[in-house]
Amino acid sequence: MKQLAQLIEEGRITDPQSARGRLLAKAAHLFKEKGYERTTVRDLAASVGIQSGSIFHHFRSKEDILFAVMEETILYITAKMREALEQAPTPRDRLLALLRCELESVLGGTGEAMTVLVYEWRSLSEPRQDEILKLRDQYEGLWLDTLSEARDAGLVKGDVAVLRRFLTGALSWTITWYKPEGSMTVEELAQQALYLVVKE
Amino acid sequence: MKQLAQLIEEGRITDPQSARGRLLAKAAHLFKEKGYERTTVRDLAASVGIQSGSIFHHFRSKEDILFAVMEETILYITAKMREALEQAPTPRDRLLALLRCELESVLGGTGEAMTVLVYEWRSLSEPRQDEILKLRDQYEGLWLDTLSEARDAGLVKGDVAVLRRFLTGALSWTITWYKPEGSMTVEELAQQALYLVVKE
Amino acid sequence: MKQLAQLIEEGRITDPQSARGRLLAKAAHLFKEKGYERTTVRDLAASVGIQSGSIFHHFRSKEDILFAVMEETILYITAKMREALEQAPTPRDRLLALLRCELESVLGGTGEAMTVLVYEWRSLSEPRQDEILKLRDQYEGLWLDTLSEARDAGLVKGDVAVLRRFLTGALSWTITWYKPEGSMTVEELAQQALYLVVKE
Amino acid sequence: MKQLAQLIEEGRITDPQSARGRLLAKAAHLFKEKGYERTTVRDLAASVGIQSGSIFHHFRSKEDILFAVMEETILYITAKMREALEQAPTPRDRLLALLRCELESVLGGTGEAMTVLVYEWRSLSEPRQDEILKLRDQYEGLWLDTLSEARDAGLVKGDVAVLRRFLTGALSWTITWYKPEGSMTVEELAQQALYLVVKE
DNA sequence: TATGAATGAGAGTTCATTCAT
DNA sequence: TATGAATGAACTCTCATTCAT
Repeated sequence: MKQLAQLIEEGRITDPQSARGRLLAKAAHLFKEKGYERTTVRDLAASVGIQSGSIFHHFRSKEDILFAVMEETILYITAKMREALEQAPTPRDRLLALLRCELESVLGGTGEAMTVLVYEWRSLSEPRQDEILKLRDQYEGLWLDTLSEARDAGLVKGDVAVLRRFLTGALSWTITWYKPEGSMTVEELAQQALYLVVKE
Repeated sequence: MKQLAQLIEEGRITDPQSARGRLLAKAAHLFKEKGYERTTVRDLAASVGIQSGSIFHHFRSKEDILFAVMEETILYITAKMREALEQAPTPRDRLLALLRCELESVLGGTGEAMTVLVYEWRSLSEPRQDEILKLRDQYEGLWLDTLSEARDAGLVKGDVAVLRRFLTGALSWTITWYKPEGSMTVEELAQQALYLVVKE
Repeated sequence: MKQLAQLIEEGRITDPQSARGRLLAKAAHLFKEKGYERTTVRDLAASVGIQSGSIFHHFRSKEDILFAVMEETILYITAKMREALEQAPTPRDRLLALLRCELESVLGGTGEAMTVLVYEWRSLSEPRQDEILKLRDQYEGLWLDTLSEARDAGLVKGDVAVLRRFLTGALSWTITWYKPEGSMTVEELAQQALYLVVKE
Repeated sequence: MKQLAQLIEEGRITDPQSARGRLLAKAAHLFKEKGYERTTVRDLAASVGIQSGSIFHHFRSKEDILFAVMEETILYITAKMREALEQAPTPRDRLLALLRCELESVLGGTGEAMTVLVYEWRSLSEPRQDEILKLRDQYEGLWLDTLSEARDAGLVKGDVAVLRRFLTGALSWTITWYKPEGSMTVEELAQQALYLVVKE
């Protein structure tokens, strides 16, 4: 419930209004649009209206910016998922909640950062990758718990690990084709995904 | 049947034994492993045992190499899909054939090039993207035709365009987690994917 | 006698207890250890526990700090030499007094600043170099007078200007190898230097 | 005798006519004149008439240039000292030979590089310092052997290690004041240094 | 065709200095 | 006085590309 508020208070998620927060949002956008390597520090600085040298008052290196984008995103979505799970009463509700939540993350405000998380993985140094992996494991734990519960309730069949992986690909790929201005809402998309998973 | 042989004969797909062919294979590997931007022309040259300047006797620019990897890959997999479809008698067989064929492409010999096709898209200039998109449309046409046929036969339900897109993500994502040395074969993976799609 | 006290009173040598004085001492240390160019204003500020911007309330520029270190050092050692000379009755005593005094300067509390004076000379702008050179001439005058007197007394032979220059190099170089915790005292070192110079 | 020729043949000392050799000579000059830190890679490139990027075809980094200057210099002077020692029949001759040889090194063609060796020591990374130190030990070994022999022959008195250190400083310092166009030749300077050392 | 030295634009980063608070 | 975010020029280094050999 208070998970998200707590993260912000602890400073683990930067206030989006702050200079640092605005830079991270712009960085997610540019990294997604042009790729991390093709985005220059000068691009980043210009996007928030400062000089290139000033970037280094907020981050020690360009890679630190990439890391911060990834880390804050995964912390954020994990907290949102926990909140969503708490408010869903049945296994089916919880499954739908996760689908909706992940789609909202991919397609909504944090969508660009989520895409960066997937596409710019190799640009992160190994030690940094390990740090993110730890956070990712917590997030994936929520999914596996919920899918296992759904399988026990007879909602889904087959190997839940494989199922989750199919879902990861299918849902993250939506960023490449889903258009919010089209005829389908995110809620409907989540329903379509539920149909894919649930055998009744 | 003779589609692939024809492409090679026409020179649209390079002989993998030739100097150019070996360079393309190594390029796919390096682009996948390190990313296009982080792979230098020197890396590419060294991987086939020549000097960096000599690369430009085979390709006009680094981007040309990326384009060639992508173009040849999509030509190759389209030809393979056509061959597979011709040998499958029923709608269900044809659906399974496509799943198997796409998974084999992603996870087999051309897997690295397929990954490059997905992950390095933004490194291609727009005119080049358009060229690849035309080829991709042909490939996707095969999928949509087959899925439509399956829907008419009552095999699958829902919007086939959405279904294909869910599948694109789910199958291409396998490259990140599937281990050939594990307990599951690619054939079994294709079966699992079929279960996901087909409602009986 | 009262030379040193007078300089402090006049404000030409900064009170080492003051903020400015502590900064100069730390600066001498850092400049010696890392070199002037490699020492950042941030390093200097951090060494006295203030922020980098605050440095410029005490000094107009980084070069001013270097200049102050050099100027105060040469003023200080000149004053000490004058005092030492006044208390030495014979030419031989006076020669030993200078040797002892210069060695104490190089190896003692002002040693780091003396090293900076030698090693960071080129980092000073030409007008500033000229200012220091004037002070240096006064200092060297004391040496030449004393050596000339020693030569007239038959203590030393040869060209006193050349002799002084040999000595300058020999004594300043001690900073690189002399260890106070070793078996030789500075007094003994001064004696060794005297043996080098005096032919009896 | 053939020591120097051998070093050149082995490629441990670069041919001064080659691009690399000319760069090293210019680097020694600039490093001495402006200091290593204040000399930019662009300065170095311009001094031999190439573009800044081209420097990195010859050296991997700016520090590599500094290292090469130091290493080649100490190899060169060690070889020259060995040759000079072989041709000197008596202990006194050998002592004079070393004095002359070191002065020629400091004041002659390699003088700038020798100065760099002394003044830019801190700009070298520690592993590189260790490499140079090993070479320096060989060089200093020649001095200590010759001084010990001279002491056994009654030519010099006192601690030869301290004596060598006084000499190091005195001789290297000549670079700051000796003018070849003045009235004193290097040979006479070597004689003056011998008078300083030898007690007859 | 192959080489490899050279190019030169542009990358990430540093840092003395300024200035509103 | 002190702060610390911001500046902006300059730094070392990278790299796709060219070209004389």
